[in-house]
Amino acid sequence: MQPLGCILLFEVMKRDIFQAIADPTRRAIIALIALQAMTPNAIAEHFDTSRQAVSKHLRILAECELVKQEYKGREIYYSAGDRKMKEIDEWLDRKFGADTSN
Amino acid sequence: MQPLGCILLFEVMKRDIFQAIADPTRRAIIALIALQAMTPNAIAEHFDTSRQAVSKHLRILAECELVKQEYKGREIYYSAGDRKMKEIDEWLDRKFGADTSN
DNA sequence: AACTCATGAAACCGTTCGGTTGCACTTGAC
DNA sequence: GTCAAGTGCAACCGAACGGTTTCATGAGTT
Repeated sequence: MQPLGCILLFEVMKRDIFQAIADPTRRAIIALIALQAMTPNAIAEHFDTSRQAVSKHLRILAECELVKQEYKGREIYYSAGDRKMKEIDEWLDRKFGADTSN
Repeated sequence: MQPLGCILLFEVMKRDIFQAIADPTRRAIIALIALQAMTPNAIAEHFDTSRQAVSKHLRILAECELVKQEYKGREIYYSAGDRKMKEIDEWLDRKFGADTSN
């Protein structure tokens, strides 16, 4: 059996970026703060879950560097960052960029 | 199961494509059959899991139309298809296409 | 200092996920 | 027809996940 090393590159990160965006709520959070930076409390008001649940989602997104944190006093403004998103894009291109069948 | 559940079966069975590619093994399978169409048995030989586990992964990928099936006698050749991959690409572009900061 | 607000962290709980095991079905060969 | 090969499906199990509840910490306010 072959190791397929290039694929396992993603595994070295403490958190799998593909698993981070697998959750619909986390994708909705990204979509929300992509428009405007928001605090966890403000984000939680847009969802049907508790503020703590949103906080856990933000923690996972932050571990993957999918969101940026900006401290202002006792508030933390979260905004979206695209650097890691490009990694997903690159993976897609590597697997399907040249294939135009189907 | 509710009486009306069967009506919504088609939508309920719809699997999240982001969750389909969240699993590292499934991404490795995609990478493998992107190079060459293979049977489940041949695919399983490349991994440390049982053939049935690979079969379950292939089923999930097929539900998302991430793989194509070609029947040849009693064998089934799986190959990668890029149509659904474009959905992920579109989502990334929609959220981060214009943002070049970070 | 005392208090409130904004936030994160830990403990717990039900659900889902990924894996194995065993079984059933179909195809091709004898 | 009989048998082996290729494959999918259902049941079960341990681990991980997403949510809530509770508590701890730090910044701003009085």
